[in-house]
Amino acid sequence: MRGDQSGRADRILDVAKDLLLRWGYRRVTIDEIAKRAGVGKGTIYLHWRTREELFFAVGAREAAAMLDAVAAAMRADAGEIRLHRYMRRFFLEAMRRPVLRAIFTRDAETLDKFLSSPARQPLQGAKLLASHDYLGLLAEHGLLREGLRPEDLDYPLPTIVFGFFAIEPLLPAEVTLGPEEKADHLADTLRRTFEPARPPDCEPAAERAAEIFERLSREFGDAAYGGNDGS
Amino acid sequence: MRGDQSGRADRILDVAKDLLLRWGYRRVTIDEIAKRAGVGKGTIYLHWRTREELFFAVGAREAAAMLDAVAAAMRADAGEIRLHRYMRRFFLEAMRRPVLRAIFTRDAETLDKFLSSPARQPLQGAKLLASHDYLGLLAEHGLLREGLRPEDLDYPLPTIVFGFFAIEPLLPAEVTLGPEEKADHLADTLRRTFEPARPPDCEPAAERAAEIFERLSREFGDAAYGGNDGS
DNA sequence: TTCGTGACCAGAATGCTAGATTGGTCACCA
DNA sequence: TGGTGACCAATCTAGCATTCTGGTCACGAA
Repeated sequence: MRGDQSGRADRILDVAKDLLLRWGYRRVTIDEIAKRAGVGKGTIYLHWRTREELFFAVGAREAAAMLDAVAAAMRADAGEIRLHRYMRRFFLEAMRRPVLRAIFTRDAETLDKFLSSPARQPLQGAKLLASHDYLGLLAEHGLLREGLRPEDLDYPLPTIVFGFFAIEPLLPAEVTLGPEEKADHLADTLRRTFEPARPPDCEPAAERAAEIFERLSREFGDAAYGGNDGS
Repeated sequence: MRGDQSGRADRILDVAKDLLLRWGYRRVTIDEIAKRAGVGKGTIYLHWRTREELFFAVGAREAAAMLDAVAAAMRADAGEIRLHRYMRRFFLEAMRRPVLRAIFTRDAETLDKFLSSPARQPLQGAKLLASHDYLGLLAEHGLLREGLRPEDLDYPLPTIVFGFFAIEPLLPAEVTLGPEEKADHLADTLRRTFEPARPPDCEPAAERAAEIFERLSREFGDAAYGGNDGS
């Protein structure tokens, strides 16, 4: 039955995501989602407690997919665990997924009140951006500048990354940079600010880094399908 | 007569600034400003064409004062012209002036619709942040990293600085950093990202740098007092 | 003649109410 | 036992009447 329920949850999330992007948070009703997903309205509340939780799940599922991509890249190339490489990929992956792009660029048109709802917090919290586990691992393996402790990044790292996302809606039309070029600027800034000049081999840390992001992905995946599914 | 008019304009701007900070843009009426400044409503329109221009003038006057402080600091210590020193001061000066802080942190409560009004654009445009003249001067004197051209900063520099301002309203209460520490993080980021490891002497460029900011200050000052004053 | 004023006006903002919409529940059904 | 949709309270919307306010300009004071 779990397979059925998971498939059904995904179908509902697919519909919710589609309508969210086309109509914006405010206009999407539970009735409409239920109708298009071919389920009764009550069924949706078997998966998520509130409308807000449902839309949080839409974001969480996307975040999990993105984190999987990140982890896979790290397994394919250990160099990807370096902070600037990771954040470069993070930026590109987030920008190419409409739901995450809306969240990170704080697209008021799409998200409306969902922007300030507490349910969304975990999605743009620093935890998603760079967990302490990950930063600790970098520090252990000499992938942060000499003397830089993970908590030293608590303020500046999210702040810098946030700038690159939040400025998006304010960019004048003359700026013709593509996502790759923007990501390069971000990566360059982070590398010079936080990383050592001569980076050591990444291989010894790659496995654990990938595991960290896979675990994070699982956490978001679990959150996406609500507490109501259970065993 | 010019002295009288300038004093009157300042009195009006003082009142407008005071009410703006206490009530927010939306609630402040021209009538109230006129009453408290002890002038007729029509008199205000002798100085500025519209309400929007008046409030722009409030910001422009603050910006001019800030730029004066910047220029004075550069005259007192040539090292202040270095990009990270300048932006450190810029951040601190902007954060300690309530009007500029509201503008740069995009304080919706205070600024309301003024946030999206076209009149405000010049105040947070890249021109105020770092004019091409200034960046060109830095480049000429080897105060930018080898191979870095002024236009290479067009995207990343405002983006990074913007991040430090825009994240302010989103900072959780746990962040106990003071303005100085935030400014230090910003400065450190900019120095490592854009400046050479061994900076040359700043003295030869200091005079011209100060002049650039003094000129910029004058431009903002002129803009503040409207086109209606004339000769 | 020049500068300053406040009564005046059109259009925008606000308050209000009736009616429609919608998130969430739960008694009932397959 | 898992699923449903009629139902309800609370919120949101539409439409209108009224107030408010940015901006103008004819007039008066200096």
